[in-house]
Amino acid sequence: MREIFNRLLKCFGPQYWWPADTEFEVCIGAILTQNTAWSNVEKAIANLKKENLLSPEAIIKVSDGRLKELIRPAGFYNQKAERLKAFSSFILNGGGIEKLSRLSLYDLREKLLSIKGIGKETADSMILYAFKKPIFVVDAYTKRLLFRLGKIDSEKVDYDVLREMVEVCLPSDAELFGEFHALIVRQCKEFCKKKPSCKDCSLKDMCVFYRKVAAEGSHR
DNA sequence: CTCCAGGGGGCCA
DNA sequence: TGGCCCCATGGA
Repeated sequence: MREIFNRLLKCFGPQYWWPADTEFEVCIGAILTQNTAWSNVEKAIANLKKENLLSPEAIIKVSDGRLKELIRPAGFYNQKAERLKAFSSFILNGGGIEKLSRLSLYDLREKLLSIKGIGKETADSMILYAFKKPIFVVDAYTKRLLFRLGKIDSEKVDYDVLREMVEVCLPSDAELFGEFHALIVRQCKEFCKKKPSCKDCSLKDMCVFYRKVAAEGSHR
């Protein structure tokens, strides 16, 4: 696992995730990017920023209709508007992100998962990139990559099983987990760009790709 | 035209 | 638990 991380870092360099100005913006982005291309999320966030709506107080106050209108480019706007409201209420009731970050990782995760519209990946993205606590974020890219590299024998592995599998292989460091996940996303986008479809990327190609990366990195 | 993105909830067997 | 369907926009 460490080897995979090292090769990715050598190839792509640090990714400086999560792209956002504030912790709250990280969380908003985590909800908006659910099954949605990040480029569309950026448009929605730009709309919210333009209207000065990137705070839990402002999200609560704005009308549902207006909120939906602004986040429309991110898709699923009916559900996501509701989720943004629910999450903002949670933050306000909890006394703000600063105060909530004093909770243990486990307690915080339980609370986030109890909010309708926040599942494991979204919760973990918030915990890692906004609350800066060491948890590894699993997504479709993670499963795809680890499957192709032979670390798992199916992409249907349980979320928490895979998360813990990665976590026990690495030091429990938020910085490291965050960089690793960002690199995995970057890797898939970069690699798939060379192929018409991700499904065509065979394990053999992937290994060849990694050998190339390793070779490029070693003779410099 | 089809496919699919940095998912999650509800329903049903 | 595990499989399916729905949600919706925009770029390739």
